[in-house]
Amino acid sequence: MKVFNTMTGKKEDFIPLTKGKVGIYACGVTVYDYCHLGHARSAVVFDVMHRYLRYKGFDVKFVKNFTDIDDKIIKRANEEGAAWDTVAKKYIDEYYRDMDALGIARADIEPKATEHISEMIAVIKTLIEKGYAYAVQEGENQSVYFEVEKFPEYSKLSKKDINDLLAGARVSIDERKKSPVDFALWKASKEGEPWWESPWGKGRPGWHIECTAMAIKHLGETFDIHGGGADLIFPHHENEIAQSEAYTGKPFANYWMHNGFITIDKEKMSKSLGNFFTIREILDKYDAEVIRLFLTSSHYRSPIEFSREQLHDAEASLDRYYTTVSRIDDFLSAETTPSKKAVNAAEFEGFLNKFKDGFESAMDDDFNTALATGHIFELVREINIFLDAKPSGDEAAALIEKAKHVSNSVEQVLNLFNRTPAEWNIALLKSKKIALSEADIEQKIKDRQAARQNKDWAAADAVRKELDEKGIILEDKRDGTSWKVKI
RNA sequence: GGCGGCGUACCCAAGUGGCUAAGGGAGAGGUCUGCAAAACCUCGAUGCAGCGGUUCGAAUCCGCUCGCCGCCUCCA
Repeated sequence: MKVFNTMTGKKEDFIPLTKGKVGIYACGVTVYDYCHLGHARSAVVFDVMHRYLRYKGFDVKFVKNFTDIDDKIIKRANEEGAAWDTVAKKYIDEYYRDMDALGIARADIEPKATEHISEMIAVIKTLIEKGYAYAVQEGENQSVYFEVEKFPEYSKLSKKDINDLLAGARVSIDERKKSPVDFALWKASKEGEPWWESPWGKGRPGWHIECTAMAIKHLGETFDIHGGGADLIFPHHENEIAQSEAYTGKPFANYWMHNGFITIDKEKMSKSLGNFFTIREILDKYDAEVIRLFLTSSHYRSPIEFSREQLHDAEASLDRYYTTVSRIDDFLSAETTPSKKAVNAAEFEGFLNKFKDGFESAMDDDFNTALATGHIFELVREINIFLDAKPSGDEAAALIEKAKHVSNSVEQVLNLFNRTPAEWNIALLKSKKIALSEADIEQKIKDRQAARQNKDWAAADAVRKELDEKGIILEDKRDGTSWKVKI
């Protein structure tokens, strides 16, 4: 298995620290607002990684945190006139609502920063003792900063030149810090701000220290994979490395993995630019599975341009998949003539036998979900070709069962393609806001069937036209008429 | 300015040294059908931003040029 490591800038063989086990830490969200599509991407990417590693038989321990105390949460609390922890709790709940909809499995451990204050304080104390950090008086309390100069390997992840950082006008000058690049481990609390008791008086943790404390607590001083969005590379992950490695004297994570951005008009989707769509805004118009396929049909490191066309394409792809599943179901439930041999069985079986290898080698190559989904649609085509040849008999049925089985592995890893065609179409009814129930449609089909029996084609066509105008397509098959939502 | 990335058909998107450049969407023609729909078949980049170079061989490696983006400040 190969994974791209941001630290080396190369794809490397993935060798876990302990054979058969993988520890992953993914930076989660700061809970001060609804999640947008960018958060969804990161969540889906690491969800798929973690599912695939499990599928490969690794004993995976997946940790994903919540930053539940920070400046933005405090700011939002003041705006809403609520307590900071009420705000945090609210957006954690909203986070789960969105992520559950998107089929994101819970991580094994989902720690919150505020539940690890004592661990953070312990790390900070040691960093001061080791001479990597210093406390500065601020009113009655003290703040603690990490002294970047004391950690010579600083910027090894983001490959920045410290001098450039120092020279850059964007680094804010803060008189309290020895150097502008030093960053806060502990912030003295100001009037009206939440605080915890510490050796430096009342204060709260800086942003980066939580990940160090929580990753080390739950995964150990060195673990396998640390990930997050590419925008976390600097300064967040760089600072985590500095404080963690200064603290333990050991490498922090062996592989650093970062997902690319979602863009709109080629620009990064972000809160500050205001060009974002929240997950729930999109869920209002598109089914969650559509979003998931949209996100997995590009490689995780590439930028993805968001557009309605893209979502439509993903929707059409899914519909193609479920239409084929529907054909499979029809085939398996139909009467078969046991004597007849399957037509092109050998070729089809050969394809099925190779399928799993193809899928796995795609995923083994740095989680290439785009290629993996490509393989799925090749499978769809092969199934359709096989069914078009009108096979019958036990051998054919066994092959189709095998095809279903073979695609199960993929469904489980991508958490995609795992509904029934009926569930898919009912979901489409909802996302396309079609005001017809299943029963309404079935009734129309019955009416039309009666007309067809009488060869009253005009009446039959009128029913079809009526449904078509509402977005429902009818398909006449041998054993009856089925319906589907127009994409 | 520093560092990093990207540019593959009408759109999206795999492929990073060697069999016919995956897959999806859109399009054209055909088979099937009461008519449709779906599905399948055929067509569709002699070509991978441009120009040079390395190589028996390059979309893939190297150099230059053009265009676009990201990080350098909170950010998934």
